[in-house]
Amino acid sequence: MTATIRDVARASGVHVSTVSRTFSAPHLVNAETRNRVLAVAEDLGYRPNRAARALTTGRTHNIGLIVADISNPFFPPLIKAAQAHARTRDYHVFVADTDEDPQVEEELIQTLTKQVDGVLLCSPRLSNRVIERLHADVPFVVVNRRIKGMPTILMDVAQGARLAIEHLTGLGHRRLALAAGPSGSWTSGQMREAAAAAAAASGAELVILGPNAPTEQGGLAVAAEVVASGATGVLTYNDLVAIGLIEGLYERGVRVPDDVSVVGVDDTLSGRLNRPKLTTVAMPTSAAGRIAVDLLLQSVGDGGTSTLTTLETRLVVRESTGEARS
Amino acid sequence: MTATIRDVARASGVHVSTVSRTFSAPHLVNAETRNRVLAVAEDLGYRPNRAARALTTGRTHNIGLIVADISNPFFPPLIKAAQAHARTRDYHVFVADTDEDPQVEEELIQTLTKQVDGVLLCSPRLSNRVIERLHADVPFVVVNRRIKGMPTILMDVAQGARLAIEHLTGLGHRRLALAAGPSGSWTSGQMREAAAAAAAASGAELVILGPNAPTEQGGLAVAAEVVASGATGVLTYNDLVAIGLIEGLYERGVRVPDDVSVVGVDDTLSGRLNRPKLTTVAMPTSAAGRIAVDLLLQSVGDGGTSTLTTLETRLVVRESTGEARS
DNA sequence: TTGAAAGCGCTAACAG
DNA sequence: CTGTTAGCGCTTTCAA
Repeated sequence: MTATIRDVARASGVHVSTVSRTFSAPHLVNAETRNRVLAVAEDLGYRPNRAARALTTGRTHNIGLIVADISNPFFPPLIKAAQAHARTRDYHVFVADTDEDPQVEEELIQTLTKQVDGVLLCSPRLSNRVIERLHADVPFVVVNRRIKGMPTILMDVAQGARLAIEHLTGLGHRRLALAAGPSGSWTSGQMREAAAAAAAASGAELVILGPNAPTEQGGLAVAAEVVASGATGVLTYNDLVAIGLIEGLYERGVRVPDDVSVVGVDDTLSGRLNRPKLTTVAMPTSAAGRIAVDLLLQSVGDGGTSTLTTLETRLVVRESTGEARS
Repeated sequence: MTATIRDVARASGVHVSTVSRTFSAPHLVNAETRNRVLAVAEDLGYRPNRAARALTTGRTHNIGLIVADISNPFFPPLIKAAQAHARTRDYHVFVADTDEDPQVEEELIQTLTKQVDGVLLCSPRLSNRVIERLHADVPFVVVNRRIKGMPTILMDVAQGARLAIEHLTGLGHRRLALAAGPSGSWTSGQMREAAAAAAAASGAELVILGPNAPTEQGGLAVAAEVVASGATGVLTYNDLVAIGLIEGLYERGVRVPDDVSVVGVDDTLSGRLNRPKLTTVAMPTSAAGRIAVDLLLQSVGDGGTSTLTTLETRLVVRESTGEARS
């Protein structure tokens, strides 16, 4: 059905290797010949078969990107940045969703292994041990998880939590709460520690509420506890939780930011669209996507150095926080 | 590095073809031999190279899924449903984002063509002509666009638009606006026609505003025109536009639903979390994802029958619409 | 039930 | 600058 290199060779009266060169090393072929081949190829609708090419070159020019849940608004910016950046390097990105299932994740990695030159693991759910084993077959770059011996990109959640707490105490809030994330989350652990330390340093009280589901439901559910705690400043695991919490407070007649200030994490679209607009800790997701691709292509080239890249976070003050009432 | 079929053959003292059969047609090989081969393979960590296999069989057992914008919350449920369903058929799904760019879309399809057995085109931005040309090289299933000769899944946007307009006129709104989508969008065209017809049938006026970007920015930008039009009931291209529009109206001191009623389309999470909660036309996205995979695998098998599947939509009334003020 | 041989579409030395 | 040859990892006749 589709034209192959041989069809083009035949139709243009040259050997297949000349056709091959026309596409993979054009400068090595006579301009005249090249143009003829190109014309014939165009005419036949010929496209080099990248999979076949990969068989001999060992380079597919594809990279895989694995996420736990594509519908988590945290991921799309990272994915888009990775795709866009990869394209400038003549690479294509295939995204796959593991549905939060480690088994699916492993299977997906195995499948991808031979069809891509490297894999970007974003917030993996697999154990370090399994990841290390799989790593023998394909280069990895890991985002949001520290695994020794692998290029890793971390977003500095601890710093973000600190910024948020300082923002809150700066506004005069003395009684704070943290609506923590799921118990298995590395990120949530980081937040707890950093928030506790920052609160202590400012002489404020901090109660930790949770674990909570990392969703709007989780936020809705924790609202009662927040009210009961008497906190006037709350840091949440992510924007979704913040939005749910604000909704829950609202239903109880508690106004944000008039009565209680709320800070989210991630700076997702949902947060920007919420009313009140969320004050939130922005994660450098796009940068992470770009850098991840660079690291990956680099380790595809040289076999993989283990780098740890930590990206700073940033506090975006919008409407969900305000001064404590005296 | 990775073990090949030859390594396994050597290590287990059989010919490569026997190893091959062990994996692709186990029943054709002696149980004893098979077990030995399997053991050795396991031991060597051998995995058949699917790309190489595809070279001879012509089946990659992958399908491609192309979307215009992965961060549009409309897509994730469709993607997840497609992935989950494909897995039950022993297929994997590779997702790619075109960034709303027809050129990128074409390039992506070309790349994918040889690495997958078929492609799911979701809300393509490419012209029918180009799609038809590309179709010569790989089976397609198209979602949200009618192209003759191709298996197509349509969500009945026309019906949805009708429901929305009738809802609005039923609330007493006589002056309506449609915030249309991008010019390349088939869906947007459907909405225009159906909305115009429904408005006329109810004796209401309808102005069409746009084209607009299918995003929150698009909604924000069209707010001024909506105000200028004097419309009190607005149907938008999708939830994102609705949310942006509500924000834009709010900034101009126009209240929703008190002054103006707004209806979105898609029933996304963002819409459910927005305040006011969006009245919206719910699209059967998960069903579309599942059915799309079935159709695609079917046409991979038999060469592709052209089926038209139309899925019904449903109006979800929430808080962004209310009675017209007399 | 297994082996031998050919070939999928392409690239990569090596000659010429 | 171009043709020859060999081979990437795998499947698939065809014989044995």
